[in-house]
Order: sequence, then C-alpha cells, then structure tokens
Amino acid sequence: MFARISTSFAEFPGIFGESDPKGGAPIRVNLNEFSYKKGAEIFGEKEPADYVYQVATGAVRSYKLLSDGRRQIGAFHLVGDIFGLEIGTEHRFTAEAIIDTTVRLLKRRSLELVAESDAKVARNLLSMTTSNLRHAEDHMLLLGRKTSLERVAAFLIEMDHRSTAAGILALPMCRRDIADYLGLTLETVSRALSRLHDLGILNFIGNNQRQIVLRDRDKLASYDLQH
Amino acid sequence: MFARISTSFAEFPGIFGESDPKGGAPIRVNLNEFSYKKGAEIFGEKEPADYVYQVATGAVRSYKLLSDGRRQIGAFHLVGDIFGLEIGTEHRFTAEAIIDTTVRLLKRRSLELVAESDAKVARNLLSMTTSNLRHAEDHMLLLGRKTSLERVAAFLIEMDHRSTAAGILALPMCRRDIADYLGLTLETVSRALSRLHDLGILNFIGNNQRQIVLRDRDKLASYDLQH
DNA sequence: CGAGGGATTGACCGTAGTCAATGTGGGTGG
DNA sequence: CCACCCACATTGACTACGGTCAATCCCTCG
Repeated sequence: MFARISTSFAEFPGIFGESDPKGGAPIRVNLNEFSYKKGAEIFGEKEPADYVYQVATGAVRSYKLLSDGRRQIGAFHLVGDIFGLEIGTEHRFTAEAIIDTTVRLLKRRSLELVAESDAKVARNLLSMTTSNLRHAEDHMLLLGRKTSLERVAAFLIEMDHRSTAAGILALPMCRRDIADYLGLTLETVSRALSRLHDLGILNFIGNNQRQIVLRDRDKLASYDLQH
Repeated sequence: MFARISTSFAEFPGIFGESDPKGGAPIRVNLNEFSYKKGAEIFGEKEPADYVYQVATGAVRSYKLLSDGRRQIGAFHLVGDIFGLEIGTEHRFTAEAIIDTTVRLLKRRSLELVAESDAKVARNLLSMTTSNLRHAEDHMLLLGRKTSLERVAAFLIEMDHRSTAAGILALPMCRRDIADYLGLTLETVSRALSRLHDLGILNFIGNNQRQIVLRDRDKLASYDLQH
C-alpha cells in the first residue's frame, strides 16, 4: 500500500518552530518519507498513534465513520499541514490519501521526549492542538446551523485562504469528499456550485470541475455569514 | 450582572492535578468566586480571555452566533467543568449561566506563569485542550451525519455519563438549548423525546419535563450509532 | 389569580436527500 | 490508435425529514 522513499535527518517544520536565529543548531530528528497511492489509508481510527505526519506533497482527508457507512470528514490536510497528532495513545480519525501523496513522519515518542525538555516545542504542541480545536469549533457552527449554500461558500473561502495561488483553486478532492466534509450530499454540493456559477461568483477552468476561479469574493463572502 | 461572593486562596481542581501525595505543598493561587443569575453572560465571544472558569454550582452554555441570530451551542459545562480556557488572547465562545450559577475563576496570567515552570501543569493544559478537541470532533460527526433521533439519544447518553445519579437526569437546560446544541429546532427535540417516551425508553419524573429516567439504556444506545 | 415562559402537538412547508438518467474526461487494453 | 470502461459530475423528478407556524396546556412566580 505504500512505498518507502527515503530516510533522513531533517527538520519537521511547524513543530520545532523556525530555526534559531541566534545560531543555535536547528533541532534534527529521524525523519522518514512515505508515499501513498490515491485512496490508500495512512492510518485507521483506533490504531495506536505512533507517528505524527506532515504532508510533503498531495492531500489527505481525516474522517470518522458510523457503523452504517455514513462518513464525516473532519479536516483536509494540504501540503505543509501536520496531522495525526494525538495526545492519547490512539488515532481518533482515519486518514487517507486523496491523491497520490508523500508524507514525512516522525515518531511520536521522540517528539514527546523533545517536548519534555524544550518548553518551546511543548508550547507548539499546545498551539497546534488549539488551532485544531478552533477549526473544529467553527466547523460545528457550520454543520449545525448553516444552509447548503453557506456551507459551500464557506468551504471555498477556506480553501482560498489556504491556497497559495490567490483566487484560483485546484481542489484535490471529489464532490463526495466535499459533501462529507460539509454534512451534505454530493448532489447538493454540485447544485450549490452550479448556483454560484450561475450567479457569476465563480468559473470553472476549462472542463475541469476541480479547478475554480473565484470571480467575486465579496459576493461569495456574503453567503458565508461570519459569527 | 454578577455578585462577588468571596475571595480566597484555594485549589482549582483539574488544572493542577491531585494534591501531591509526597507531602509537597499543594499549589495555591488567588481564586475568586462569582455568581451569575440565570441567563447572565459570563463572557462574550471576542472578549479578552483574562480568566479561566470552573463551575462550582449551576450550569453554563458556550455558544457562537451567526449575524442573523442562529446559535450553535458548542458545549454545556456542568459542576466541576472548566471552561473559558483559551490559548489565544480572546474567547471563541460566549458563555452564559443556564441557571443561577457560581463559578470559581483564576487569572489566566497566573496559570501561564505556573505552567512555565511546572511541566505537570503544562501537560494538564494540553490534556484539557485535547479533551475539548475530542468532544468537538465527536460532535462534528453528530451534527454532520446523525438523524434527529440519533442526536437526541446521543445527548441523553452524554448527559447520563456526566451525571452522578445514574439513570436519572436532571437537565438544567431548556429544549431550545438542547436544540441549539444538537443543530435542531426545539420542536424536533420535543418530538424525539416524546418518541423515546412512547417507545418505553424514558420516563419523565412527575410533570417536570427536565427530569428524566432512562428506562432502557441498551435500547437508547441502539439509537446512538457508535463510529 | 393572572401573566408569561416553556413544552407539546398538529398541520403544513421547504430544503436537502434520494433515485435515476445523462454527460464527460482519463486511463486501459485490444 | 481508438474504443470502451469507469469514475466523477451534473441535472431533473420526486420524496421525506426536519423546520415553521400556530394552538393548547401547564407550571411557576409575582
């Protein structure tokens, strides 16, 4: 299911912070890279959380399933994002590669060891957990109280903020993934996107339904009520 | 809006952990108690987060509002629960007393100071944030993918687990609060409770619709699909 | 005893879900 | 190289779950 790419000692940006400008040696730990084919599972819910992951290339979805197959995607992880960070012993989500993906991985144990002596690393762990919490809290509001159009608008705005090419979105995920992230069906997502297109708010690039140009962000934002 | 009750030096259980069995002096910090009348706001979203709170008596709801008044309650805080703990500088929820409530409060600044030198306190902060995150993640699944009956069943089970008197629930919150927690309307909550009553799963104690006896937890649990 | 908040229940409505048909592009194998 | 297949997306028709609106009941409190 995965291929081992390389083993190296390298930085794992985001946890250890920026390299020390005062000349201290940057922290280096044993880092592996692994590649996963589109659709491959990176780890499963309830599995022991021995590693922390960072997306090097590709994209990842984290989700929970109900016993009858209903799925809720809790987050998408794009290049640079760290995921699979658990404080308890087991993963609370299943993580899958949305497209062919390479991740860097780091033994949780070594991270904990560093955190014990380095208050800065410990604070970074807390701040990453907090930002996950903030995202989940905002997403509860979306899932509990927003209409389908508002959800899709909020999704596009979120993706726009996270994308490097401003105004142009190259979505790695299919409509079903978006739907399971927004608590909708894929048909409803499709209809909302068509509606936003008809309203002149977005265009599709060529015939690729996953490449989107945001033509009117202000109008788009007006469908994403802020709290 | 609130009345000052007392000022004292006392423990704030849950952050500093159990008192040290090895005879070390228990950590003591300046602690105030405040009381809030039913419905009173304890702090508002976007306000600076200068304090951390613990429910001494009563119950609290934390919520976000959309600009048109739609409300999503993110959590209920019962006796002993800590809330209002932010890592950033401002609150991400509004907190209100559901019934007459007394809270203990602690200056965030002093907590941070203790956390800097005491790794145990720092770890407790992380573990509390993590348990908030876990709750939010589970709630996303509920809000995104569960039916109204499943949501109400899950709510009752959650309250049952948190209540001391097993099998008997004395809910402090009204139907609207429950609805805004579950992403439903109060009518839908009421209908679901009536349905569960008709199914022989619960009874109301006397004429008080907020006191509930769980008669058949297994059947109740069967409506709350686990993931 | 009256007012008012909270809960239940019924009738109806509307948003999003379901089911199904059709379109389209990319990848594969003959 | 091209034909076929399959995954993905769109769109339409219909359904249904939960929302809306309204009437009624009941308890608490002043």
